[in-house]
Amino acid sequence: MKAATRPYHHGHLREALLRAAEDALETGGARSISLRELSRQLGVSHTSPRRHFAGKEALLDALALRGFERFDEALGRAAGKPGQEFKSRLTKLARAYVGFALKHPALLSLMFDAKQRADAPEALRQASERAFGHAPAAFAEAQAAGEVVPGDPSRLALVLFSTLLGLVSMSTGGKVKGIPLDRLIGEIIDRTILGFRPR
Amino acid sequence: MKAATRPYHHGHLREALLRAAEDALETGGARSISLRELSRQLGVSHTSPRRHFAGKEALLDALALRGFERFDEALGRAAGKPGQEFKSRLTKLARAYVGFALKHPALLSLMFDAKQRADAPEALRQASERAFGHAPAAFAEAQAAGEVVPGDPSRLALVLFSTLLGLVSMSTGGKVKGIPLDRLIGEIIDRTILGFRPR
DNA sequence: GGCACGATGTTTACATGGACTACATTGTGT
DNA sequence: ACACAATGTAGTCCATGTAAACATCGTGCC
Repeated sequence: MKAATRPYHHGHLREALLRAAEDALETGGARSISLRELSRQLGVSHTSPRRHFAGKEALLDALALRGFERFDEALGRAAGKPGQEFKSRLTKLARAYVGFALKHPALLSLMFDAKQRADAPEALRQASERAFGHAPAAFAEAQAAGEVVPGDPSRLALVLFSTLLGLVSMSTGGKVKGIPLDRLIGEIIDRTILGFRPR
Repeated sequence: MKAATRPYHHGHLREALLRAAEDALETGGARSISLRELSRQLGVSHTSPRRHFAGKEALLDALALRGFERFDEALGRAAGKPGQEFKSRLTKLARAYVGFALKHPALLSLMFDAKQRADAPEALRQASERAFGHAPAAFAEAQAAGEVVPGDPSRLALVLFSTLLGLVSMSTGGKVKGIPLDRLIGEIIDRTILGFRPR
């Protein structure tokens, strides 16, 4: 028995809720998410979400956590392998980040808001750190090759990612002053690399 | 008649609402703001806010707008006058930004969220652009003095502010990996200036 | 000076949403 | 086969946002 007769148990309710919540999130913002509305969409009673999430906050946190996981995955894919050219690796990482941010703006906002909250679950912070842990490896390698000044590589990577993060924040609809973010990335990476070049 | 007998008309309700809302914002986050609760705190009926704001969204937008105005003011004060040393001006601007961000984290988050919304009021975008318009002047001057590569100064300033913006986003309680933001600013400005130095 | 009218605040009412409790159904391990 | 945990449901309560009708105030106009 899987479908057809609308079984008493949904089977993948938790998953379905998160999926529907994410849709709502990107459509109407976090404030537009309603547990009852989600339940309605899934054809389920309005109290069933509580079987899977202690409350709305918990669902949002779970959404944020999933976001970080997918984020981590995307950055991990883009991070490349040791031995590849430094600038190329950075560019791929940067594009991956900006791509994610433009595809899921509301989710990203939720992710950071959740992480910043004073009572944020530890898992969120860890997930965030994991996701941002891909770039330092590339920097460390560049340091070993003498292309970049010495120092804590994660601190150098921090500067690059901060810039990208901020760039997206300042943008509106993927553009800043009419210039698409894509076109700014190259410039930023060049400047960053110049700033980090040993002298 | 001013007080004592609790007059029928509050007199500064709009102001008072915004003030109370900002308190609530910084205390419990945007989600914690309730028009009814604000009304209660001000000793006013729960529908009176609608005389001043079309709805909750409108109040939040007004809050964001005020935020941008104060933000603009703070940056304007820090921007300094032409003739001052470039690095010093940048440092002051940067400290002003980070100071604001750490003092009003939830407000800042609200401000950017509001501005990013697809149906964001034009006034918000304008206010945002005004606030970020202080740095380019400093860059232009440095260009004239030959200290910085040529190019659209607002585009150069963008890189610096993006970095600061992102840095704050990545931080937790004013620190990144245990290092206070204060201490990172100098490093970032040095790197940025290096990256922008003509060669 | 008085009065009409708009601005501001109130009262009442309704719909929506989150959370809690008690109950129903299902699958699973023993 | 049966007890039990997991999952879903029904019914309820309370807080909130929004709307419409009404009350009070002050201000400009005659």
